[in-house]
Amino acid sequence: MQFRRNVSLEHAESRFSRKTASCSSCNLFNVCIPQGLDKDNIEKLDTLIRRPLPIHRGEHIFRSRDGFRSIYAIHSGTVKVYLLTDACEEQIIGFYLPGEMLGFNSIEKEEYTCSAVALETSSYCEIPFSQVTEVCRRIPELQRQVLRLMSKEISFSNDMMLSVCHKNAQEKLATFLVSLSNRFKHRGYSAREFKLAMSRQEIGIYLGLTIETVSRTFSRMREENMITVDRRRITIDNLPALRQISSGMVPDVIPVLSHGV
Amino acid sequence: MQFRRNVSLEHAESRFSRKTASCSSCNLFNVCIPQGLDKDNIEKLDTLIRRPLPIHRGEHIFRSRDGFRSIYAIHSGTVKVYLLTDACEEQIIGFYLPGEMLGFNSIEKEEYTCSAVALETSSYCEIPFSQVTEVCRRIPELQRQVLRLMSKEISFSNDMMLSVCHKNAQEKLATFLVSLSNRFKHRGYSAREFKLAMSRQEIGIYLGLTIETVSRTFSRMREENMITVDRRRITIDNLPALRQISSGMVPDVIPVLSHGV
DNA sequence: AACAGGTATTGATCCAGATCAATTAACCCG
DNA sequence: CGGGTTAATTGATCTGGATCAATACCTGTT
Repeated sequence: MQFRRNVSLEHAESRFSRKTASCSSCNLFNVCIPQGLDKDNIEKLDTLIRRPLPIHRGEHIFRSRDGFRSIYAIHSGTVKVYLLTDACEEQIIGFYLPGEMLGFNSIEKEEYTCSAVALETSSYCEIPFSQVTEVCRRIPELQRQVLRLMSKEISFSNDMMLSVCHKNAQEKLATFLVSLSNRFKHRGYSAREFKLAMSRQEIGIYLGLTIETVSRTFSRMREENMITVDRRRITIDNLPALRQISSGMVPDVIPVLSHGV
Repeated sequence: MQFRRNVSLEHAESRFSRKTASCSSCNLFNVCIPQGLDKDNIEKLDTLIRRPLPIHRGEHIFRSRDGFRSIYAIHSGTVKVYLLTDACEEQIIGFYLPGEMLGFNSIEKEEYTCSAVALETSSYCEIPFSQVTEVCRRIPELQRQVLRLMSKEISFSNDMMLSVCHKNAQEKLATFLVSLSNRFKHRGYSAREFKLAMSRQEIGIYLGLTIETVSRTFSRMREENMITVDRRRITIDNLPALRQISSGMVPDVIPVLSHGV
């Protein structure tokens, strides 16, 4: 067995857990839960966190109906959160990137209301929920942070609903790409170029479109020089145009507000 | 001025606040925040709560971009939560009934991300958020309750998204009616018969349908003897059928699972 | 009672996206 | 290297709900 640590190794591993030592050494410290906490409180938070070995494509973090025990933060990779309808059709709640948290929607029911599966090799951090609530009482900053994160989740979910409710195919896909771009940028990755971890099918299910419409719309965006598509690699060539489309505006018409209102 | 209190009066009022004395005397105590709290803790909660006079149709509880200070619980009436797009189109986040809470989606941004307006004469309770977080530290049960409520909101919003994303007009409207029916029932009102506080237009905006489609779909449900419609008064005549439609099933086809999965 | 103004219903037509179908491209794995 | 599998693209057709348009109905006002 090898005991010498190699700190430059992203995924140095022991038998049961990642060696990523702590939140303060994590490159996501200003995106994830610790964001805004001071050194002392990050250290306290650290003691709660379990860091399992990475999981591979198709492996689950939790499954629908499992008893709710922990919330999870994605550390690397991409995780799909979904559920199955009575008719066994998949519905997708969302795709989670590094620094994003899972499980907040399952607190009330005391069991997971959905399943979380890795779309590619992914690692994550596990925080037992009972301990979170307990420690929050002692660390007001952490309490505030948890409430902020949950608030953000409600907000995001509301936005998605409005988005999906009122937008056409091109607007939905523009919104989807801009959202990914923003989230990658915020995590220090390129906002312009990224690889989709999910299939066209999954994008379609998430946005309420068929795979054919997703494909056609990508092609149309390519023809209009907004993006370059090479299989799952996307390059955004005209972000302003995408932004404009995503907010539901027709790009070549300037909206004029009527006098008064 | 009349000082004798008449406790049988639902909305006995002073100059500035309702006389509804406390959560323990409120008929919503097992639906709203106090649900599950013991007598002592309800009394502590009570001291935080402001109970303004009822507001009338069209008056706001808060407006988008106002500084976030409080969360609100609806006490009577119906409140619409909405926002305006850049193009000044209304988007509706949801309709809130007695016992439901507003404002959780605005914690993170520190300003209200949407507006809340009364659809009919309504009363509400106001709870300053800073005090909630503070008191939560001393009353674990209350902390748990706040987290449960927020979790529920995420869950509900997710469900709405899936609903709006994947369902056709009839399924959306069935879901909408079943949701209202459940919520009325849970509050001790009739699950079978109720008056809609919102217009067809508003239902349409909420569900991503036009007013014409809402109207036509109601007519169709009436023809199929599922509901009776008299202007805004709805009677549900065949709840099982509505439930079945709302869950995305075709009512007269029995789904057969293929062997194995 | 007559009128005005908002709200709802119903009919006729049109189109974005679903559905059906065929083809192509990437990826395994022996 | 070939053959089998799955993912993605593209084309042809169909349809649910949007859009346009007319009418009915409720409510309050003078």
